[in-house]
Amino acid sequence: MEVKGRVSTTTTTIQSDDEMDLRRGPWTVDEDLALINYIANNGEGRWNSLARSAGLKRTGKSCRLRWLNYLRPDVRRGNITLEEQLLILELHGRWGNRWSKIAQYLPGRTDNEIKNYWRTRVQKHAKQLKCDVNSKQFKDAMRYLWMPRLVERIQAAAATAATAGSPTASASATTTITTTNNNNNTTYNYDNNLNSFEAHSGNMMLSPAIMNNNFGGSRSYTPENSSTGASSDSFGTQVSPVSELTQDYYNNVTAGNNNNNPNPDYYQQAHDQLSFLDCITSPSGLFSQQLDFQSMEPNTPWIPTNGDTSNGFWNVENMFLFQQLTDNM
DNA sequence: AAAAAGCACAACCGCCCCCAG
DNA sequence: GCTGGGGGCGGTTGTGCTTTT
Repeated sequence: MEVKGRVSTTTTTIQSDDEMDLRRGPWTVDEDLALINYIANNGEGRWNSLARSAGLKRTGKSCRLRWLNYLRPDVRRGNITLEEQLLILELHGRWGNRWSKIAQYLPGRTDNEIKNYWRTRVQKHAKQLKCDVNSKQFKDAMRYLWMPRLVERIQAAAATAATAGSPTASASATTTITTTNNNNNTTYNYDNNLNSFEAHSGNMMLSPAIMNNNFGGSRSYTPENSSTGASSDSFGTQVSPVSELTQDYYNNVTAGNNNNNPNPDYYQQAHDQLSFLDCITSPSGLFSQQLDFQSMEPNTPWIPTNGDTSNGFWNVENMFLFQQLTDNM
């Protein structure tokens, strides 16, 4: 499929022979493999020359985006979890549309994905409420209605999980989410009574999994720093033939349904990198097992049966509460 | 069953900043 | 100080899939 110009080729100014050959639009399997192959052997960076050297008729920017948003081994796809939703709401309230900054606190998520989430889900809710997404009205609705509901759902799911292993779990006054950025932990204590977050920076609660996986910051992949190198046939290790490796890697990247990268190596890595979920605490302390909230969601009353984790909030009760809230402003 | 509407997401664009020469 | 290339970022849009009518 030769696609030249995603919108309209009439607006594209062709300036050189190189640019004349540039491809646009969806990436093909061959292109993906070429890019994966090249980065596996040479690392990333210098994207324009990388594109030429790899024989890709793409701009450097296009290669960079494709790698960072799709092909990179630690990219995590699938539904945004409740904890992630909570963090996005909180961090957006703090920083606005600083998607890349927000993404740094959500391991494996790309700025593009968070941006898409915000536009498709959050802005939809604002639209439903007939108010601007940046209005005080909507921000208050998020802080006093949406976020507490998310916390309740997280705690309900945590309690469900804890009940299975510990009969002492109960509702908590605070919900703690710990995530990392450049190996610095930030612990978010959400006060259920005050409807507010309090952040604590530092290296407390830094689990070995986090220490061993530098997934904060740029999360860039190089064979040297990739923890996938722990596996003998992983992407980060020089094995031959590379084409088989990358084909296998690519198949796994593209085969996922919901998809955390299903390649066992990368899946394990992604699993390790989600360790901030491990750090969600209950009053009785740290849960020992990973909390898979997505799999729990269908069992919680907040979740619609279609599995959409974001649409279950604006029910009649909450619409009423929102009305009360806005009436008192 | 077909058409329309809605949704999710990949990809591109333009602007900006940084930095080496 | 200036310039050009590289790269990061936020905004926008096209497309394919799903849901609704």
